[in-house]
Amino acid sequence: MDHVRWLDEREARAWRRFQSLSARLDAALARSLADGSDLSYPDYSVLVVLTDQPGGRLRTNELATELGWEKSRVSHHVTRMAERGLVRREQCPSDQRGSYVAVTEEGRAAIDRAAPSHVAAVRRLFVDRLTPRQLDALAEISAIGLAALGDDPAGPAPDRQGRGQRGGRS
Amino acid sequence: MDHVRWLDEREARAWRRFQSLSARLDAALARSLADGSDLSYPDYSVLVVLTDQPGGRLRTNELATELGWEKSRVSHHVTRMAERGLVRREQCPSDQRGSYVAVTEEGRAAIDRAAPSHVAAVRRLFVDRLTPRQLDALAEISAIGLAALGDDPAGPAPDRQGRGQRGGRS
DNA sequence: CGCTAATGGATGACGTGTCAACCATCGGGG
DNA sequence: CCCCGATGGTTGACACGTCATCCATTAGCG
Repeated sequence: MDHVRWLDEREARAWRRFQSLSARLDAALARSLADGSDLSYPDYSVLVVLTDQPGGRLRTNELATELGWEKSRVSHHVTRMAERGLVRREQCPSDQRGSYVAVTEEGRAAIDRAAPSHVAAVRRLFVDRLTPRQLDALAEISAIGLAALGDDPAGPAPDRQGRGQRGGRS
Repeated sequence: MDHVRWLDEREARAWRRFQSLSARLDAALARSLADGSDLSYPDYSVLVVLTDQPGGRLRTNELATELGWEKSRVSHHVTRMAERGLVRREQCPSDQRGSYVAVTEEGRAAIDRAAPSHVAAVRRLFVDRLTPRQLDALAEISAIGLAALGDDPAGPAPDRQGRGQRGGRS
């Protein structure tokens, strides 16, 4: 059976728009973050995870899992952020090959400055435009997709990346 | 009023999962495309648009609009694709500063080879897991988001990028 | 006609992401 | 105790995107 099932009209419409939305929304948020702070979107994601951590530090590989990034990506990005003083690498006492990544004071200050306007943008450009029902539908649909990717959204890794809500108190 | 409305639990769940899904789905499709063809995801998108065009060519700026890309991105990417023989730049007779981008035979062959497995992946990883109702809900939600970004999804630019369905006959 | 502003596009620099090695350390058998 | 595979992490090469800048052409208008 070498016959291909192309997407029908309903499927194509949903898929196209979904693709388009994720690309543009991402771009818009990155831009909004870029002016109004000197953090990139990836910077922001890293800082969110770290500042949510008691002690503000995490083993590099746990940071990777938490973000859903490859280890090499984490390594590269941490290097760049460390050069800018946003985070710091620390030795791990119990495992000689391991290391911690820790937020610096400067990192905390940066995300505290950036977060309000970022969350506002998330609301303005998306979340506030959806009804509670739509929010739940979106969560459900996304969960299905994530499951198909072998990634249990409420599963083993307890809450996945990108909590745009700025987890911590502050 | 300097008080920030963070996302509540329902909003955060939907937003987090949506973010996570788009990132991972994109990555998965890129990888699936990468082995099984020598096209990247961006390559694929460009070729879809061009092959859907009568004559297989388009003015550079229309290509940009169609894809939702910045002109500089198009320019860079077309350069890379031209080096690999997938597309070709052509002079525009009516406007001396303009140019066309045209698919080559090699480009057509490449996308014809890549498309079936790509569409299969889109189905397997996402579309086939959703009910018709969910597809419609997703289309609706995405339309709202696109509108918030000032991008009318069924509007002036008549069908936006990323038609994963492989538009043309073949 | 001549000037100016807008348009189409290319380019360089730089930040980002992936892949494929690579190295060190750790842990578990023989 | 030693070796060997797994684990944690880094690095270099390269593709990709964005921004700012630049240049040529074109369109509008006095």
